[in-house]
Amino acid sequence: MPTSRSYADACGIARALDVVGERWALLLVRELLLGPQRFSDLRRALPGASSNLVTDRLRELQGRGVISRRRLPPPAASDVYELTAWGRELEPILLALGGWGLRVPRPAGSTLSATSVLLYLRGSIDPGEHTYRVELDDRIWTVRSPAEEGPAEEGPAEEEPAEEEPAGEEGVEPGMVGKPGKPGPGEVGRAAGRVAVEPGEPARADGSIRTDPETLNTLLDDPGRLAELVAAGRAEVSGDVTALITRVRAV
Amino acid sequence: MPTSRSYADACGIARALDVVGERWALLLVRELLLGPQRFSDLRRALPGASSNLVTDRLRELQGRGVISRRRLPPPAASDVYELTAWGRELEPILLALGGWGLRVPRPAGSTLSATSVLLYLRGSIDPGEHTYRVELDDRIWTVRSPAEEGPAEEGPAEEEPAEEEPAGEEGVEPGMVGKPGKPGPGEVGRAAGRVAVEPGEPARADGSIRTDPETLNTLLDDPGRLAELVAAGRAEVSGDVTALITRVRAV
DNA sequence: CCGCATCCGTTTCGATACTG
DNA sequence: CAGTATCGAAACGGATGCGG
Repeated sequence: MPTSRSYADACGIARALDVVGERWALLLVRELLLGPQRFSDLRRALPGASSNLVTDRLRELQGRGVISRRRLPPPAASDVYELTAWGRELEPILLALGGWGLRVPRPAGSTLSATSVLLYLRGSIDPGEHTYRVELDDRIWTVRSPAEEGPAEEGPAEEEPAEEEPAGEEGVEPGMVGKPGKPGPGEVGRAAGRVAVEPGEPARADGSIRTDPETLNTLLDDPGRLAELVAAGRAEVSGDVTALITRVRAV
Repeated sequence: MPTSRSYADACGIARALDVVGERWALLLVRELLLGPQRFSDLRRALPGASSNLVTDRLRELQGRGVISRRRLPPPAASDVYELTAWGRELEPILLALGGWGLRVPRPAGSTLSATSVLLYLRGSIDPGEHTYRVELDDRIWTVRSPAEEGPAEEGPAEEEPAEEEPAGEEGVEPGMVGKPGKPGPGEVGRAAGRVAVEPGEPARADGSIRTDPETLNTLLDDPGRLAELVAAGRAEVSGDVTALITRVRAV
């Protein structure tokens, strides 16, 4: 039986934590920020979480309206999980939390997830029009700028399949903290992310790179090391990827 | 022994959750957003958390540099817990999370904490200069606008007692998500909160109110019900509190 | 192989009682 | 008041199994 314990507190913060405060919940949301993912994708991205745990969390988050499950069209006979519109509203909050967490010493033996690096990439600006194929840990991603239209793979990314909203009580009811609502007090806006990062093969690419999250991270920090890292066999590139790794650190 | 399990993920989000992701941790932070609090204050504010739990969390958060413990000057022989500068940076994130959480149905039998209402109050603007004494659940608060200078009680609110920063690794190290750091991507700024809310007795007050969180919440939603609620014995007021409950919903 | 379900040892939580 | 001590109940984490 999935988790079901509440803080029994009408405060918005407590209510939010009732939904996404359980262990692994927010990291699952993080994974889904980049687009729909299959169960196995999530498991691979979160090696520390046991399978039943992932199952439980997905079910809970689904029941609470944070994510939804969708069966891919005929060609692929698989299910994917994706954020609902409400779930996507967690993005700026999670990114802010990520910024806060950088001051925590990096855990011993920690690995750097692909999602983490890609989310960072998405927060940047590329002065020019480019489309790249990025392969990280055997998964293919499309990186485009400016952000428009979708990638090739993975069925049409139609909007919200008539989502079951969690019965928002916009009325007079309490809840206080956060009361001012969405355009609220702790305005957590993002200067429009100019770069799109989505799962799947691009229809066309100006260049491509295959590497691991650590190496890509290093490259984003110091693009000058590209030749060195390629020579060391830590990355394979084709086409011109300089614009991919040399980009303005937007907001 | 306090909790000590890590996601072993270099992502900033995961690292943040390693520190404040345990149960009750963020609600403790919420309580401290309004200022230094004693152990018993925290326990009263979080009735659902057992004492050993509170002890453990406080110790952990202290060890991680989110909060600090301080002994009050001679008059009062008590300790208080307060957020460090780094801990205070969680405020906009928590407020945003609170806004997100309002769409979660209010838990059955939930109570509305004083802190939650006061934080909401703090996010508002009062057109004029006022100082109020607010008594909620037997605790006294000073509500002032515009926000300047401190209340009377509770020793001088000196700045950071040479805090032990968690060895931020501003260098080249990874961590990706949130990388852009403090003035980062998910900019979680607040339009300068014009109203100050702090624990303690005001030196001077234009008016005062004694009530419970639920009633204050109702009043903030509909100031017109003041007379009614006072008549019903749900609130006691002295002086003019109209400016307290009739305020511009800032940002 | 994907999406779980089941079993099981360990850790954490939550409630109560107790102490300096 | 400010915590400790103890203990049963959950939740977590890992391994394994299993139908499609």
